Amino acid sequence: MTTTPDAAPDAEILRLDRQICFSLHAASRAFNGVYRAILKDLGLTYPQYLVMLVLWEHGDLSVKTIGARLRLDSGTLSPLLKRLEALGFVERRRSAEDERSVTVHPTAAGTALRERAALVPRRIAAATGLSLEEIGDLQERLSMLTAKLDGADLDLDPLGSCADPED
Amino acid sequence: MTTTPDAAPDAEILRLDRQICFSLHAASRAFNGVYRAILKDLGLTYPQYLVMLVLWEHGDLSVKTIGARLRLDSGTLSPLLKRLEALGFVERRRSAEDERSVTVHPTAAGTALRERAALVPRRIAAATGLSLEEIGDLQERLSMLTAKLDGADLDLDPLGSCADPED
DNA sequence: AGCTATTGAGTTGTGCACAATTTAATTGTG
DNA sequence: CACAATTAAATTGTGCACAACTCAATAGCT
Repeated sequence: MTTTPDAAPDAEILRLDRQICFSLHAASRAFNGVYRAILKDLGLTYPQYLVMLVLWEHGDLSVKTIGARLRLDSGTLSPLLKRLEALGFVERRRSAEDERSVTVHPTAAGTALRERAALVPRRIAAATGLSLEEIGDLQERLSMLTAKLDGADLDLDPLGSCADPED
Repeated sequence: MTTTPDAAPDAEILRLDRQICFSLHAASRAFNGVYRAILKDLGLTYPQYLVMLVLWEHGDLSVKTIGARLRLDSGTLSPLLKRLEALGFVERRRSAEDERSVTVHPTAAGTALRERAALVPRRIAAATGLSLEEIGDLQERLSMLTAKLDGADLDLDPLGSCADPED
């Protein structure tokens, strides 16, 4: 009841957007919640677990490299890594060659954690009720979507050129 | 190289988990980023937009009802609604019948915002490069997944019964 | 009526995300 | 060599998510 002659009415489109927004938001939080519950045993949060995963996979890494892999900036990583250090799972050391860089490496406790973490994926799979294939499929879709979103030039349409095309 | 004889080795499973974790996390953040950029024009954050969407759709709602619809608790909503009120988009008023309840209703400015918000979904669709159908499909998958995750009894397996089935 | 239990918002504290800024180290260039 | 530009972390400030708790109002029960 706003304008819009032939196309879907605004109210309809906004309703759809609400569904999409909400689904994404809710799914993200639901996953976070499941990981939180499962990771509580390990004493890790979800982002901390992500950091440990890349460290287990690649060994010592600089803050910059971790950030590049997880697409997290220092504003997020610096305090997170301090907490991981306080928990005794990693150590941070200024690099000798380049004093700007900080190298993060897992401690013995951090490495030991990997054994227990091996159980996490199975529990996640059980919680989702999805097969590994289905999970892989979802993951692929999400990756493609993320790539598009990250690459999207939002300046295409600064709310002006696209403004009221039907008005 | 940890244990695991016939099944996928732990390292492999953890690598897969890293991919899934990361994809979800990254997708969620990428979407958030796109919405953030688009909503900046309206002066809203992504969760604030979600709240306005349900208010536009249903009119005045109690904090409790908004929370039920968006699955957000008062710890998140109370400060968020205060900010929306400070922005002049909603008003909060203690209900007369039940003094515990607070009713939130859009102001004139909040209602006016709806017109401008009508452009948001199209811009999102453009950024994703997906058709409305594809978006709908993704949304449906995510909703089902969320339902499963929210309903999942994580106590099934408190990291003990499932522990080292192959060890 | 009187008392307990429950309910709806709000508050507090922790952690993450992100923008913007700061600091120190390094690189590049004249 | 000196100086400007760049780079890597860290810091600051805002907002969201969630757990745990408080507080006042209501509902339910005897």
